[in-house]
Amino acid sequence: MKPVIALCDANSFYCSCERVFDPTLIGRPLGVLSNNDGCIVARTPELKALGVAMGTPAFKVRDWLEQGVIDLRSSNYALYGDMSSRFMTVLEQFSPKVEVYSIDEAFVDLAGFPADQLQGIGADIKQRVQQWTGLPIGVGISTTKTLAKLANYAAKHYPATGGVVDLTDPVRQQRLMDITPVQEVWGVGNRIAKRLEQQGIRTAGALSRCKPAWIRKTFSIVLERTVCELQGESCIPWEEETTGNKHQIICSRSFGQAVTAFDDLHAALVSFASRACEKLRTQGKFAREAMILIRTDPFRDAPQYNANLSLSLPEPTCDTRRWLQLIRPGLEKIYREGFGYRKAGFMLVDLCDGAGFQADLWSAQVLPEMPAMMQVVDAINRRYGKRTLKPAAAGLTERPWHMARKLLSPRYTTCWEDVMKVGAGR
DNA sequence: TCTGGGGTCCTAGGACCC
DNA sequence: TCTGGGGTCCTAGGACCC
Repeated sequence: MKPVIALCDANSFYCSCERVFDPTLIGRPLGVLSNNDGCIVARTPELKALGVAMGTPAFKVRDWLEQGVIDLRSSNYALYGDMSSRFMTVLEQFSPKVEVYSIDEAFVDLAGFPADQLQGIGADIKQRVQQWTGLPIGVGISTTKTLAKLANYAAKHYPATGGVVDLTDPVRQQRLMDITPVQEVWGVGNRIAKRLEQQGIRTAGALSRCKPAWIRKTFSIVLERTVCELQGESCIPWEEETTGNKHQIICSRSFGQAVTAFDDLHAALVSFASRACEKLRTQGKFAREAMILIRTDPFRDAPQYNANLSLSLPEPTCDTRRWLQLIRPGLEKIYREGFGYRKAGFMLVDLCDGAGFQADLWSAQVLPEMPAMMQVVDAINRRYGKRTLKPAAAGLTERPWHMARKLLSPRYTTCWEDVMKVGAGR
């Protein structure tokens, strides 16, 4: 059976989530900020039209914000995460095979549907997601993931498509590719695009007509796959269990202000490690290797210092306490006085699950297991809210390193106190 | 004053092994 | 004087994605 893949992607996802619960934002130039209210990571078309680029630092548009020209929101991941799972739930009604690719997009397997119905199914998906979640999406349909991505690009880029493009027909594929800049192709970033342009390859169409072997020799095996996908040969497989099958878990943050004290840095690392281990347990995994890292502010004209250190344990564990014991001695090794640290992180690497685990010859432990204490901690935090129970070393009071989130919207869907109240006006 | 966080895959080069 | 061939593992760095 010929593969048919739909890529469903929410438009300006974070902004759209904000608009669902605050309709005064509809039609307004709106941006959502990164952690720490640092820079703009999501923009509505109205904001893009003002020439505000992705990643613009918030301070550069402060005047516009104060004059009411634009609106900004702090990122509200509790809200976006919940809206995302609602979106995915709707998609699952259309196919048993849905690959959640990121918070705002998913591949949906439509193999087996008659070719003349694909456009209509795409329109149904779009309509139902809009009606049930309030999120506007684009749907691109084709025979490989890369072509589906391209179809989705067309759905968003050309309003006349109504947000749904069936690109299963090779003639239409060529027509679209010949008018699409090469850097719009999934897998072609800025760097590669520049090198391609030097070779005279400026459109997706030109790239699709390259010989895969030549691309491999001149660029990489990765770009060769992209070319094959553009030619209709599927090379990027379905990932069945993407979310639960991570190879590493990173928890890192930039600080609201520079941190100099050892104790503050230590508290931050403890807090990140605690969060990382929580994620690890959610996935039912264990880790034997981790890494701590500390960084100064690369944007400041001040002495720079970056350091990281690997930590390891004799056997894999998901017990937060085991990792916490290693953090203080580890930080003592890499900490240098006199620097203003701007970022720190804790990273679990080389994750494994219970099966296929190589036991230590001298350890009585046969299989890694979830300590009862951690199960209780997780259960309490699930029931009474995040960080109800946390390591004392993470700090009991507000620390200077906490994030700035001055423009945060309410957690409309995940917190009872923030649920909207509806009443008759007076 | 003010610039995110979390991932993946691939390659090259060095160390080391027999 | 003469000094192979084949392999693994690890790490750093580059490129990409959202």
